Amino acid sequence: MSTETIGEKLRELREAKELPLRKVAALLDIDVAILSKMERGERKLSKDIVLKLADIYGHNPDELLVLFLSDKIMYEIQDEDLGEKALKVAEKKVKYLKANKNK
Amino acid sequence: MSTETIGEKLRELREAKELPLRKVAALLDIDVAILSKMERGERKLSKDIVLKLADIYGHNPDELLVLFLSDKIMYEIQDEDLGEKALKVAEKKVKYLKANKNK
DNA sequence: CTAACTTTGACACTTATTGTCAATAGAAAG
DNA sequence: CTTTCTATTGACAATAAGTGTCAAAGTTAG
Repeated sequence: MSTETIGEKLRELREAKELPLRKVAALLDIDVAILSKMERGERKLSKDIVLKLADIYGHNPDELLVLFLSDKIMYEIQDEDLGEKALKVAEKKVKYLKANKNK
Repeated sequence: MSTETIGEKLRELREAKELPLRKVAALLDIDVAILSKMERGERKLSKDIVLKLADIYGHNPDELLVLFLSDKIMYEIQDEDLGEKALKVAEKKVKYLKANKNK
């Protein structure tokens, strides 16, 4: 499933390694409470934390970053009827920018 | 072009009607400075303001909302190499949620 | 029960966002 | 050049949002 959130994915990875929040939080040098909340989507993650966790869990960082970014996108369009249309327009914009990045 | 920003579009609409910032700002009950900055992308717009402007300019609100939302999305993925992938994953998530909205 | 792990909520602190205002700049008209 | 209307800019205070820290309470396994 790619419908899971970055938090859910990170919890899966941590539990697969059988690492307690305590140890991972220590490696990240943050409070256990914050990491707990991040995994449950109660606190926002940062790109920096996501990359560090990819390293700690030995997981592909790009996959986690995509989940992280798509979560941020979902947050912007949640409950919006026009969300899907907005995503398509955003794709057009990205492609347009990529095609004209030299200018 | 759908590559324009919501701010640029709103300025176009206002100038097409030959309305000064002063008058539109009065209708919105906000400061002229804020409206000026919103049109130039220096301040964030709110959904509420966008809808009021659609009404003032007699323009399709959905089209403006899509531009507004896609701008917010673009802001989240700007400068990200994985932006396009994240958009596709977000689309999947939206479709998944829509298919399971009854549950 | 005890011990390790996790969740929750309160709090102070910092950063971002917002509204208000006045000064400045630009263009058109007399 | 001066007046007038319009738009931009930057400073400021007020508010909201995000962050880190801590302790208490809940959960689970032995």
